[in-house]
Amino acid sequence: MERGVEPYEGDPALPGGFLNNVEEGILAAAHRELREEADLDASRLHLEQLGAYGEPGRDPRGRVVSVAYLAIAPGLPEPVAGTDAAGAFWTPVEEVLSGRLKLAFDHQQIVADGVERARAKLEHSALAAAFCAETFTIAELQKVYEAVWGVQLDPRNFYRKVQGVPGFIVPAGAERRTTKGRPARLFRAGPRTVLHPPLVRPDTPMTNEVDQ
Amino acid sequence: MERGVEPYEGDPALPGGFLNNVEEGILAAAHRELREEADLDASRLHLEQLGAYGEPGRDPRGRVVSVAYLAIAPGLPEPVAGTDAAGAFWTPVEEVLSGRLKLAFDHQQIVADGVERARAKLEHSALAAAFCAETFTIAELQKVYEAVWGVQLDPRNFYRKVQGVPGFIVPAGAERRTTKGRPARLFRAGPRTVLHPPLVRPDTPMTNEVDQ
DNA sequence: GCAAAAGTGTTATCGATACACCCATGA
DNA sequence: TCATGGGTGTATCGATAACACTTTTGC
Repeated sequence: MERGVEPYEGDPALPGGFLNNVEEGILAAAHRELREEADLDASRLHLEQLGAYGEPGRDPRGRVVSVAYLAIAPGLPEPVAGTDAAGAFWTPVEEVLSGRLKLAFDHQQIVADGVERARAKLEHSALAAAFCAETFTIAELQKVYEAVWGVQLDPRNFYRKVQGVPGFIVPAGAERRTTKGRPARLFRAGPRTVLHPPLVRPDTPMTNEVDQ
Repeated sequence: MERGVEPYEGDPALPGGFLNNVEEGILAAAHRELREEADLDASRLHLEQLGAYGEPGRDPRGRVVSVAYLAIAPGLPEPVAGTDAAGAFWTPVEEVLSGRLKLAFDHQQIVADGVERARAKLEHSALAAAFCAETFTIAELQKVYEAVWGVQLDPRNFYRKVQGVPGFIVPAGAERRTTKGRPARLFRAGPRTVLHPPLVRPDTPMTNEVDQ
């Protein structure tokens, strides 16, 4: 969102806000803020807790403890600015990770943590299928993995690997004919949500971490 | 701890409490509570955030948001009951996971989450070495893994696997002679804290999860 | 010598990768 | 027929796991 109030008025930031009445849980509050601030609804929306951020100095108003949530969903509409927001827009994560788009508070760090979580999530969960239409080809599923991981995958090996996970995707019977090339078989999401074996992503460029 | 005040007075629970003044961060608060309630100090104590628990109904006093931390450290002393605590004691996690020892609030769930996190942590971090003395044998290191994972490992394969991780452990020169058997070489923790490749634990009994 | 624990070698197997190859379609 | 993308076969490599075997000690 583009913030409409101080602090950081006018700066881009993640949508969020304070807990409401004493009956509201933190997950419900995340849903509410997403709806209020960006008009994004809960249907087909996976919300997963990232963690709490509560070091002093992260908010000029004082020590504020925020619980961050990662939302994963396909085909989201354009966000609409709601309460306290001057604007709302999507941006590629690369803009934030590279530092070209600077966010308010410590939201830069929260985004970095969220992206890493999403990338790891694809390895062990069937969430990627949720980013495709009701039925989809294996090549389409591959594009989801490539987009999130930011890598290129071998179509032949991906094809079998994905079929080697029982219950991940099941044949949908039909085929899809595109303008060129052989028609592809269609699949739909299977019953499994945890992947055995996992789809491991290729080695990241080996950050040579020696600390923490 | 054994709780000394309402709610759940007399019941066992994790140590914890409320944030202090407005300058205190959540990590600092976790350290403080551990010191105040259990007299456990910060030296050689790894604290890592588990997550926030904030659903309504988890505390009879109302909607309370707790940020849970997992502490990992070797050779901890007997805990001492401090403020608001009637007692303090260690217990095997199995007592909690099995339900034989019932904890206050939703601390049962928090312990389950923490144990799972600790188990996963050993795969990718060099933390296990921190549970051994300054110098240690590979067999001693193996016992740490076996204790945390609750499995038996092949000493021969473990021996090489662990040496195959560059920078995990480095030879300490000397040997240790026990009452019986060949003396074992001694090692000390190496510079690496993230393990490449990871020490993967054997397959868990394949929980056939189909949801979430 | 014998038991016990440390350490080494060897082999079968599995999964990942790379890539040659065939298949089915539209133009 | 050719280009294009879909799909199959297969060899190589590295990591794992199982386990036979050797080494070094105390008794």
